[in-house]
Amino acid sequence: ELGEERGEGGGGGEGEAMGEGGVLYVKVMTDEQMEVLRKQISIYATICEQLVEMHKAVMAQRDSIAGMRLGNLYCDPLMTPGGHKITARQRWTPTPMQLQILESIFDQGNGTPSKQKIKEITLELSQHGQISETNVYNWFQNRRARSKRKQTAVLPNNTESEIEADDESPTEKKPKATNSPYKNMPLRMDDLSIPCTEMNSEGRHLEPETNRIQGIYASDNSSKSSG
Amino acid sequence: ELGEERGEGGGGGEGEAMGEGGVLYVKVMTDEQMEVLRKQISIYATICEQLVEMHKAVMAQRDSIAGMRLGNLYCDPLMTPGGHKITARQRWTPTPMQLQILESIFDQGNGTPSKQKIKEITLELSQHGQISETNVYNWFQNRRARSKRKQTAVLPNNTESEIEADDESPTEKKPKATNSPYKNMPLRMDDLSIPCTEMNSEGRHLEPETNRIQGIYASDNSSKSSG
DNA sequence: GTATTATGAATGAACG
DNA sequence: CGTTCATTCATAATAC
Repeated sequence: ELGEERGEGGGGGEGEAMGEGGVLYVKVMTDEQMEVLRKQISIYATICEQLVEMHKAVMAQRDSIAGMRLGNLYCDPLMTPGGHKITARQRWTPTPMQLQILESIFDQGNGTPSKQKIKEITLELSQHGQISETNVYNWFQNRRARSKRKQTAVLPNNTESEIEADDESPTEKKPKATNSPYKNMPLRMDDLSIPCTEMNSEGRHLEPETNRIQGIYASDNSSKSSG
Repeated sequence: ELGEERGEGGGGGEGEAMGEGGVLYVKVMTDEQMEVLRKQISIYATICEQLVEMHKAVMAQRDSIAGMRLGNLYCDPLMTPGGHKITARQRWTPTPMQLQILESIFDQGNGTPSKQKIKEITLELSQHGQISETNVYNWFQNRRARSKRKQTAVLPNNTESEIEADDESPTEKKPKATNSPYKNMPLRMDDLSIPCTEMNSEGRHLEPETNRIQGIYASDNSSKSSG
């Protein structure tokens, strides 16, 4: 409705401003054209905003743990804007000593230790390396789940009730779909700061095609609504 | 700002085009102004391009890994023609939008929404993907329990400390409790300085076809490195 | 250097 | 409401 410069003022593209005794060609934009331009830019702004929102939402779930109580990680979870590494997640890796102690405790048969027990274990293990209660908790959870899964895989329908503690059956393999699309993140906000330098070199940067701006925005100028 | 054509750069904002026996005021853009405009649009185009690329990359994993874990629908393309499917039963996975909304609601402080509230939330979230009231209920329950657990882990602060001089990592807190993990957005919208008036009311009109925007100005030159 | 495995971490759902 | 289970994902570790 506002993107059409229908002969208002006569074309409105190039205007001839007659100086005093000379002809000066200047680029002229009518209000309508200006409005269209603004609209176009606003559309960009909206798109960018929405994309940014989407990006935030998508990354939120994964980066929600922006930083953990990781001890072996020296770099801060949130580096200065100068650095590109925003997500510096490194998972805890138990030291051999910690692993041995954990397995010993697990082998005692006391599955799912209480919170108090977790604290004690954590305190004990902290002497052999950085660790937190969450690590211990997760370790026991995973250990338990893993044992259970192994057993289930070994005896799907077998009546055998005796399971060795060290039963390793390579017959079962899980087709793990190791898909890692996060390896390469094409987005580089830093790079896209001001990449439009090549256009600057052009001396003549305003072609008669200025009207195209309208074309982009006003794809459907008439009959937009039913009725 | 763009709409405000002030005579900066010595080009003159308003030009007086003398018609035949009358004075016609028209908006005039100097080359500098035009260049600024082009730059801004170009910036938007670049940002949009990058964001779209990134978004596609991010979404690619969701679409390809489990087939359809985003919508949780039956439209799984990887289903064998034979008919036997790999138990499409997959636990509900909130879409980024849903997650964002949920977190927002949770952040409001109204823990444990009523049944009626659950219904409302479910209805709202259903606009962004398949979801059921049970999912919302479970989500809130889990969320609450998780927060509580985090507190519990910190609350019992034992005043007794064994080693502190040797501890290089005194901070053991979890930044996860803090909301909005994205504090800093490298995207500098500020440079663009686009008013973007009432675009918010439009809702989401982000269409893939909008990609053509990248060719507003630089449609002819800079045909990429290929060729 | 790439592919595979092992396993820590996250989370929806269920149990009590 | 708190705890636990089952499943999945990402990544350190490892094999190739």
